[in-house]
Amino acid sequence: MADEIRRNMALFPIGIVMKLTDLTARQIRYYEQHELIVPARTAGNQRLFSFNDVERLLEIKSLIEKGVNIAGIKQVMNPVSNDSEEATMVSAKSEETRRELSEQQLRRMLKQQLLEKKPGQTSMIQGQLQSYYKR
DNA sequence: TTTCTAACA
DNA sequence: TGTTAGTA
Repeated sequence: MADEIRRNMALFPIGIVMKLTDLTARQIRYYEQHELIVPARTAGNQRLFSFNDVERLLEIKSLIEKGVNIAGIKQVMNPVSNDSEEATMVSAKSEETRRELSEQQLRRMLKQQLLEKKPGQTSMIQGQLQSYYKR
């Protein structure tokens, strides 16, 4: 379990994360505002991201590309119970399970929004919904 | 030079 | 989201 410690060890500043994730600093900070990620801070209030944070951002990125909005991602992603080791071990153990679940939940969520006919969110993902259910 | 927050186009 | 301003 020394692995989880490393994965959650805050190492890189936003500049490196930008290159690693192909996201803009603006986006990364924006996602933080919406609590999709909770990077650590240096004494100088500088953000420090861990490998886990980067993976999380990549997940967020893929969801965004699928047309899911922030609210939707919040539903699919696990609540941010980050930091420390207890939460770390728990989340690390079910990491793979969580990903499979995310796919299922994603479809489920997309289907729900499609049926709900909520103008706001639905319109943003209809294109993607079609690729999921058009068959 | 890099990053941060806040705010406006 | 992009981008800019003024800092730390």
